[in-house]
Amino acid sequence: MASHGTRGRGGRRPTLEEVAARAGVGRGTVSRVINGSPRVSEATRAAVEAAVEELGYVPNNAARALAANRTDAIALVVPEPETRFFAEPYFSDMLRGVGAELSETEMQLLLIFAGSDRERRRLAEYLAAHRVDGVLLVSVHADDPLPDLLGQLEIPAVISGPRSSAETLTSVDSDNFGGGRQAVEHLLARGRRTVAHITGRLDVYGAQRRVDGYREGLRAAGHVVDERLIEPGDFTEEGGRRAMTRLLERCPELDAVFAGSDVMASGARQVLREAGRRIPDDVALVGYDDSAIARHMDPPLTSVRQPIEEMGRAMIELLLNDIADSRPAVSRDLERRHAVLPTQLVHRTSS
Amino acid sequence: MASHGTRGRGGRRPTLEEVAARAGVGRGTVSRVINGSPRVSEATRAAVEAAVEELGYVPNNAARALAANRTDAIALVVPEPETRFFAEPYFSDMLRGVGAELSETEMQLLLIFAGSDRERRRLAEYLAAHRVDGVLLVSVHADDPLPDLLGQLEIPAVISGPRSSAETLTSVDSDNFGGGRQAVEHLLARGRRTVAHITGRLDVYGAQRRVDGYREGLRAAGHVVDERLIEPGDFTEEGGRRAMTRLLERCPELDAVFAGSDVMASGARQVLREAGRRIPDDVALVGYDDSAIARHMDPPLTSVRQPIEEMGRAMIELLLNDIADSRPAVSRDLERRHAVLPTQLVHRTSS
DNA sequence: AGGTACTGTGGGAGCGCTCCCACAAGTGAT
DNA sequence: ATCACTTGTGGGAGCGCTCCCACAGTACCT
Repeated sequence: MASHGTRGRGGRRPTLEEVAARAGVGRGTVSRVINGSPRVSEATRAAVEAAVEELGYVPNNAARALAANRTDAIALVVPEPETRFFAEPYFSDMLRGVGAELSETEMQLLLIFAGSDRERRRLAEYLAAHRVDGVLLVSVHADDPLPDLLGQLEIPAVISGPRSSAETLTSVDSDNFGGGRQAVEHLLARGRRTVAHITGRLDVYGAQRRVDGYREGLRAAGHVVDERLIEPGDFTEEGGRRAMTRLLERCPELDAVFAGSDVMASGARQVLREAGRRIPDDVALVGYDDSAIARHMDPPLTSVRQPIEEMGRAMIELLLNDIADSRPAVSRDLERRHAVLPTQLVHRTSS
Repeated sequence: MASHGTRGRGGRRPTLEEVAARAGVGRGTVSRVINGSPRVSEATRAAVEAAVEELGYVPNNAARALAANRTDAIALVVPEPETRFFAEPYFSDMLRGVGAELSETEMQLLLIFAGSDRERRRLAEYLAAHRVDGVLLVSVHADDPLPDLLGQLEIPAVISGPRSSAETLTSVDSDNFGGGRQAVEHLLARGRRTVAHITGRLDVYGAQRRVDGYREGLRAAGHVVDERLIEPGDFTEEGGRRAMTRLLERCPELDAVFAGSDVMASGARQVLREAGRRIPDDVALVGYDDSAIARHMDPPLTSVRQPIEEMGRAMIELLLNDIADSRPAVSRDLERRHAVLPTQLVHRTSS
């Protein structure tokens, strides 16, 4: 009921119809102009644009959404409590990439936390109401029902970190396999002979792929993979400590450790210290994630960096594709629906 | 799982009309039920609710927005680059309060950064299109054109930290006057005699109020305010350093300093150290904001805490009021449009 | 000459709601 | 019995767009 508009007649916001009247054209033509259709002559376009300018016309979004059955909004869903969101640079990096890519478009980004049960219920309603055209899902746990819900509702969605090699949702991932391999190759190249690996939780697909990369790195260099050198961790510091303890007992001769995450590397470092092994002199250590921990560790930790910001950009790109495709029923290019971005080894003094 | 909700198969979503048919009532009645109108008999309500459940009906938001001329969304506008948003706990605290209060309602929160010129242009368009019912403005600089734009567009808005005592927008603030006074009273109560004050930028209203509180604290205790003890800073660490240097030159006999922000207190601390003054033995130090800096300073800094989360809640409360009032033209209760929340002194070892 | 294919344009028919007026039925006072 | 309310209900009339069909005009074939 508000009255507004920079130069609105009588305070009401001008409608498309009024613009059409002023420009001396039909409604359809104005619609074509403001939506950038090419099927409009130059002269007409100019006339309409002038009328838009004079009246200070701004399209009514609700009417648009209703008529076109779209919302021009996508949601970034964070299935974590807010505190983690602010604490971990992963999310802000991701948000930066997403925001940058999205600013090229008219799309709007909604940030939705779904950490608590209550928030999740709200989210489910939200999605059921189709209030967004698509969803970006970051940091999803293996048993999360959210991806399936999205599938059922047929809402385009892109997930960061596929849940398996048979991920049904469009996904973006970093090259965990390549990252694992890079870590091993780096250690071997620096003259290490016995490289152990502390894995992440193996029900996380990415962790599994890092193990695969580790194996491949050894094999490609002509080494035989010694299973005793692989010890499962769980992404926690304590898990890293336990794993490192076992590895030292089992293979005291090891001279390098590749940990599946910086946090586990930190746990491993403590155990190595206590055992009197110097880093990197006696044992070289490589982590994964290139997080703040890596930079602040003593000694600074060599780590495999994932291009999080680029992953964010890639997610948007894929999602916009999916959204565009989902309107006319176009067969989707399945090969292009799983992007994998390269990792990079950041060398510091721990190796 | 029973067959409610989630019509699978991308099929059409049920409309209000279909719910009405199923429940054997008219469209208007269903609308009344889903909007919680009291003018519906118990029996009818139950029938409609059953139909809603059976069909898995969810209102179409766009249609609602178009017909009712509202969006059920409000924007939290942060006129800062994203990096600051993530770096400062101020914003996450605020967001927590806002989110908590908002989760009681059907309203949706949009987080909008307006740090760059480009982002600001986008925001202006966004607001012109009336895509939100109201706006929360945090951390606004004195010369920011945003508040005026909001006024012109007649969009309800609440600002955190009024720009002056004559703020036109609805505002929420912490009691800067009381906070300043508390700091001084605390220092005097602990036996200090000569309390200096490093102010914030005096074109920031809140900083000015802290100075007023400082004066009042001294006066109320029977002290004469010595203007030589007041030195302007600019909220930066370097500014704190400069101010402290001057104060020491001018009044070497001072035995307490109240800094208008923790960051400036940190600068002051360095200068005091270099001058060989011990904290708190020789000089007691009190900051403002109770930020992470305060907790991590050596020695931990006594500081005045602002109830940021509660401020967020209060902002939502006021905004929702404004939005409700702006629909029927009700005269607003001007007295209630400027909330001031109490501050609290957090005592640590620096005083 | 007619046929075929475009390009550019106007406007009808909705999209799914809310608002509001009309009206039936019930209640109590006259 | 009438009147004056109140309560509950149905449904018409939009809200401001997009989609799509119809059709005039032009161009280039047979």
